[in-house]
Amino acid sequence: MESESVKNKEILNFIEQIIGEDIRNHKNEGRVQTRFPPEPNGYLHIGHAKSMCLNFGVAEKFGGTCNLRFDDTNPEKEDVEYVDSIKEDIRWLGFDWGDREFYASDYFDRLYEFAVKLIQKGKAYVDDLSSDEIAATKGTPTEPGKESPYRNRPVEENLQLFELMKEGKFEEGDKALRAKIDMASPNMHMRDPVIYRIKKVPHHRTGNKWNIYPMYDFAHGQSDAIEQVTYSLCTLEFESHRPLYDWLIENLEIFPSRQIEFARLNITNTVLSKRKLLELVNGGYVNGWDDPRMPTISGLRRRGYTPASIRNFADRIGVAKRDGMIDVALLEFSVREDLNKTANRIMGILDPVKVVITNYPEEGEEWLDAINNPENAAAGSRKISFSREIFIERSDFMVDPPRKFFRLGPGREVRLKHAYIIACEDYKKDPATGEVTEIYCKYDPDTRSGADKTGKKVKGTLSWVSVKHALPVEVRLYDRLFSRMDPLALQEGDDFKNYINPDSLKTIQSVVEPSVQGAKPGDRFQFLRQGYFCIDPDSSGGNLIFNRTATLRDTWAKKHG
RNA sequence: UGUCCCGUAGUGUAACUGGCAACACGUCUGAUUUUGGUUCAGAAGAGUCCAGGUUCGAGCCCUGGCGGGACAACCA
Repeated sequence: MESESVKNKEILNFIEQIIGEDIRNHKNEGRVQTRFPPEPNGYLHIGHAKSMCLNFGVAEKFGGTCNLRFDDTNPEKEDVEYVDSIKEDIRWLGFDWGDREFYASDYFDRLYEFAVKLIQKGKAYVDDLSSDEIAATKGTPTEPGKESPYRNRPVEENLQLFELMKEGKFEEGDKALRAKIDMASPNMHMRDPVIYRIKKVPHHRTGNKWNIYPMYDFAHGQSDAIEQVTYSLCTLEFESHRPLYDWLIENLEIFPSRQIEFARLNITNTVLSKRKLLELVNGGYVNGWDDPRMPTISGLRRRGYTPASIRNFADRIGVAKRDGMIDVALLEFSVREDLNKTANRIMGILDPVKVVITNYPEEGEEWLDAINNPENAAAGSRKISFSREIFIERSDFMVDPPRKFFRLGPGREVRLKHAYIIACEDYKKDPATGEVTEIYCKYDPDTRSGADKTGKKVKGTLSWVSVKHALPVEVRLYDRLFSRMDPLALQEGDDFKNYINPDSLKTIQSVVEPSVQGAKPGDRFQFLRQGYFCIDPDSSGGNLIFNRTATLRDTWAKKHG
């Protein structure tokens, strides 16, 4: 009992510790409300998955709920198309927002009222300065800014002008509403930030109703307040926004949500910024947002990653304020771990070479038992066909193998998985290329798997596929997108795209056992001794395409390159 | 040359109100294995950025450095 409680002692991240303490102090009556706030202007990536796991996870852990809220305050960049893909990705990851699907745009009327209130309190003014002029008078992090000549307009005039802005009487850029805070603040965000701008662009949800739209800083925290969000969790780059976030809570006299920042996710050998990912897509460096090399949720899904593997990954990486970089090997470990338990095994030969079993009957054929998943007895077994001619992996044969090569070579013996032990007697080479074209072996009929009475031991076991039953398939071998650990650690003038791994995708023609016929896009398998593969949606009819999700761990390859 | 945040094995996260620095991945051994996978057993690897201070005792507290990051979009 004692040890049980020790074992179950949960490790809380710093945010959970804060919440736990708040609950002990009965803050917010112990209520916990979070939100996941994507902007519908692009696709979700694994960094967002971290945020979801945090926001939904924390809510669940403390008996609260997490809202889905689209931060759609910039109609220029946003579109309903993204709303749908985002929802699909969240659902796929296994998170449920119930009926709490909100949009910042649903709050535009109230946000407008908030702005009016701020003006009435003399805490906001309409500025006629242009965007450039505002930037020019903003100062720098080390020098104070200059106050706008329009800063001290009377409240009534501000009210009228703001009203006219709303009615579309001014053109974009002619006027903006600014909070009146402190142009000399060491925090740039407090130097009279623009909180409303004119944008005569139809919004994907509110249509042509608005000519003005609130800025992030005047929408996010206010939406949090409207939804009574108790913890507004965001990434580190918003840290310097927090004083403004709190200033607006105080001056608007609204529900005091607490913003807490954590470090965004970085992973080696990839990039995780919407801008960079967009660059890869637009530049044709990858085949779209769901290219299996992309760290997007849709890319990972197509690659064969499971929701559980991504959630486990998020658990393992933790949450903290220090920004660092996670080794992609941890992500790969997480899929292997999950797929090892769940993916059925099949035999697939990536780079086939023919083996003729010379003492096997010419027309012979037999059906052997093959277990589907040694990690899961419930997965059952299947029959696989064996015959005189089989394919094995080209790399499983060497003309002159080193001592510790446990595979096939002249005079060597191996077991064929689920079948017989064979001994290599000869091979044929293409005189022109030197490539091995055919291998000749004898099999021992007394060594059939499950019925072996010889007690014979061999070092190696090979996967194989019967030539006449083989199913030809396309296989897309994926590898890390970037050859550099940190593709963004660049010299002046260098470009991250120069470090795209030229071998990140290799398409090959392979063969697999016929049992996979009829498999559907998204189905996942382990090719014995090779790795995990997932059927790509590009597959059509009898034409299967497999994406390699991850290789198996390979301690032999690691040592022998 | 301003303000804020951060600094614990190779990487990432822990260490309850100060009490022998732990876990995971990675690395390396060995065992088992009809997947060179899985599983199992084990090992190496940090004395917590540095220097002072408080304390019986500091990764946790204080001071000063050093290092890294963020901030000057009518983006989020």
